[in-house]
Amino acid sequence: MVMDKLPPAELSAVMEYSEQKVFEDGEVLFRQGQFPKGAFLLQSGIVNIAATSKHGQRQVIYFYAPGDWVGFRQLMTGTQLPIEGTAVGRVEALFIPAPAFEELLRTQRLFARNLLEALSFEFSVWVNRMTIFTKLPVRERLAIGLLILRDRFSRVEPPLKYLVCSRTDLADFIGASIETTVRALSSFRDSGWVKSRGKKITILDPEALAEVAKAVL
Amino acid sequence: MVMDKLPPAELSAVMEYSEQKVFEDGEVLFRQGQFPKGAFLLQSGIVNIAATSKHGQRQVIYFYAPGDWVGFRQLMTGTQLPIEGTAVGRVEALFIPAPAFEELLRTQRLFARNLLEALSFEFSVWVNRMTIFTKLPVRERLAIGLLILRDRFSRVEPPLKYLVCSRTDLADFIGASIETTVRALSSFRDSGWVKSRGKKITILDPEALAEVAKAVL
DNA sequence: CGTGTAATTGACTCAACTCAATCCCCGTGG
DNA sequence: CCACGGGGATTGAGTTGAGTCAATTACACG
Repeated sequence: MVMDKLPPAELSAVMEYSEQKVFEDGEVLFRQGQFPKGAFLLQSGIVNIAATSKHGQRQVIYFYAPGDWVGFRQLMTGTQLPIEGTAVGRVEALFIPAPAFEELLRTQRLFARNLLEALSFEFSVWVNRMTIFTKLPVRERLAIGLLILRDRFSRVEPPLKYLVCSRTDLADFIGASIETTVRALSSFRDSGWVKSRGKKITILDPEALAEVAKAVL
Repeated sequence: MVMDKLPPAELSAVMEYSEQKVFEDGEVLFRQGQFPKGAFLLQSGIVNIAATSKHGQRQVIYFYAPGDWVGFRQLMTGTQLPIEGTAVGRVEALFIPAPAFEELLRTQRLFARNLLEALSFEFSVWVNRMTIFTKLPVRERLAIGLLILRDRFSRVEPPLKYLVCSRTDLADFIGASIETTVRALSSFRDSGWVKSRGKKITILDPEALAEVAKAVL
């Protein structure tokens, strides 16, 4: 959820209340089941958000990029975080403790309004994603998923030419089994549209992927 | 999205800016592709929200009940409504035109805040639903879906003992084909857990359904 | 009391899952 | 510098849940 529109005055207020934190690759920003202590505004790097149900069903929710808010929804509802956030690569983020967040909501006229817009937008994206994922074959879901990830990873500074994601995370992101995901990815590789080396996946031909996904875009 | 917490002062402000509207069964509150003219605050009845992609994929998003806001997300993002809302039974709603909505956001200190909370909550429900639906078999999705609908329909005044939903909508709600949905529903009926007469579906044994769905609840 | 729409049932097919085995990196310690 | 795990990635084979197509039945309404 991007805060591009946050005006300078509000942004500086946020800065004032927040604390800069740095996470190294693989480090956990917050854990499943913890009560939220505050929200993060990402400055650099990627954060991978995943939820695991009590029966081991894992779902990778999203990859947040610089400018996105992370964890503020849980702060609002006051419920336990059902999710876990992990740094992909080095991550810098502003941490706004819960009380400060409340303070911002109260005192900054446009703060709630901006969050509302951002959240509404993100929600729309989700509804769209749900509609797509419910009925599309894995091959198309993977094509879409890769394009989404490509976009996410291109938002870091400097933009990454590849994306970093294990097969497991990729599978959990598009809602398929690892094996099926690997097979689809292999077929894309055989077509010369992507190449991969471990977790690093490079999109060579986004147009071709968009073509596969065109049924929905 | 429930507005239980909207304080009296805010509520009366909403009332002041709004216009009462009534829709009969099957009537459309707003259509796909229209620009949003305002938002609705449901007072009585149920509104069924569905999105259809350009390739005919239909997804029933949700069944909104009294107290929920409908259509305000699209108002916030300013995008065309990708969805359509239809009255299930008689529906009374307060319609708040877009300019009045803006006005409320500006002048009512807690308005944005309350919407933010409600939206955050609804979002969490969605993420949960997505996690569930991505990997669970149809039978369990149906059990969960029926329990959700039961809850929704119990919120109308007076509470309905049955829910009203065509097989097509039910199928689109749980993300399965009509035939598969019918088969699963028949099996529930054979077990004596539900009975149905046309669109009217009565849940006889919610515990049994919860048992089927227990892998996730 | 037709008649069209919704619901149901049957038969068949296939995409995607699971289980199982192997391969390939990548970091570690000798 | 290289052999040695160990976990992730890949490939193979078999099974099945759920979708499609097609036909039949049950309503709801004019």
